[in-house]
Amino acid sequence: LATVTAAATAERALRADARRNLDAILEAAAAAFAEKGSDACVADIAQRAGVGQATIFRRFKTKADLITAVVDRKLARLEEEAEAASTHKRAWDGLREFMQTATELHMRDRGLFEAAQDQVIGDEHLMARKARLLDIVGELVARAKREGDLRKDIVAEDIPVLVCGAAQSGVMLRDAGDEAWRRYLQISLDGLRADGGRCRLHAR
Amino acid sequence: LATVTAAATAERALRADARRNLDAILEAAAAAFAEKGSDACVADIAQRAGVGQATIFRRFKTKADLITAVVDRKLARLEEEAEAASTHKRAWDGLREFMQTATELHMRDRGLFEAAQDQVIGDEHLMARKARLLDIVGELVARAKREGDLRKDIVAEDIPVLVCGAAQSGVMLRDAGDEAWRRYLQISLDGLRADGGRCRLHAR
DNA sequence: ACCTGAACACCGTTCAAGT
DNA sequence: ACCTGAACACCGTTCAAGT
Repeated sequence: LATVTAAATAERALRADARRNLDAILEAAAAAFAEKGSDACVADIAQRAGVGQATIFRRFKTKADLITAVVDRKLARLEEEAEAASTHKRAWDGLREFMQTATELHMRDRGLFEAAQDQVIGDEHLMARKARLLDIVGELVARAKREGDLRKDIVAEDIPVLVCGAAQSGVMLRDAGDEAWRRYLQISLDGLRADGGRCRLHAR
Repeated sequence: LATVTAAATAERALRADARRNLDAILEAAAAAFAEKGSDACVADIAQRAGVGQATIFRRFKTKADLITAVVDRKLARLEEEAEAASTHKRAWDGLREFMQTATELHMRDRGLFEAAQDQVIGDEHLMARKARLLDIVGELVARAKREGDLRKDIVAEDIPVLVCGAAQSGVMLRDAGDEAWRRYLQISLDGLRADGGRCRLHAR
């Protein structure tokens, strides 16, 4: 599987040492951003990867592009998870599993996604990935509706939003134990059920 | 009402010019952070406030402390809203109104809260404010449970978490119209109802 | 082609000198 | 006490020189 990095050099093959350096950079960057968010500094990443700073900027025009590339890889992973979840007999079970897995992944790399948020919109590669991910989730959503488990007014786009909400909850409560996000994902799932109660928001 | 600023000089009165400068700084900072998050630079804030940079650092040991002070003011505002919402005859209506207002405020100052997130924990003033806010919300929650509208397993701490989740949703979807967050707050509210459906999360 | 140390620019923070 | 312009340190980005 040829890993496509978002910003740079999608096509032509790299020289062996360059390839090795690129991998090392991506790995070091993933770890650094997950831990420190966008505060992680390029000098640190370069050192962890065993390269000079300028080498990083040769592959990625900017630090933001580096973040984008790392996020791109994580989204690829999510796509796989969505496909795996689609094999459930009952679509609702798949949806539930995917939302749970996605939240877990999101939590593990919280710093990264926090840093990425501003940049996701407007990046071509990431938008394409997002679209593909939404397609897979959309099928799951449609099937769950047909099977009578999911509210009719829910759309594919709702799912990642709810996942991010739950992950956000988890971040807010990192003092309340590492598993607090489950509680909030649960509340969302309750809200998604076709057989659940309803209430309207204030008009204004 | 003497406004207490988090990091600095809670006690002694300030000289007239200092007081004026402090107010200008806080106002400029609120606008700047709301717009650009923590990317807003001190030089800009100083210029907008019409003071030298060093004047800011005289009042606030650090840029982070300045953010904290601005957040502190926003939380004070939220406290007022919670008290206003408590006057509803039916507690559920108050809870719903508060969650909606809180989400709106959160959205308006998204950059600020994004920047603050890391620092809220560990700051004395902010923790005290949070506790007081939770007290007020807690009463509302207890009453809504007694009146049979709210799930028995919900606690006060759940409310701000759900609000942040909804606001987060709004940020994620700023291309889908500015009112998208209502939809996700709605889903949460559905999940909170005592008469709603239930479903369990995957065991692992 | 690719790699790098050194230079540059920007921004948070501090300091010496002023009222 | 309070204010400030100038200096300092740090970090993203670029460049000139090396293989």
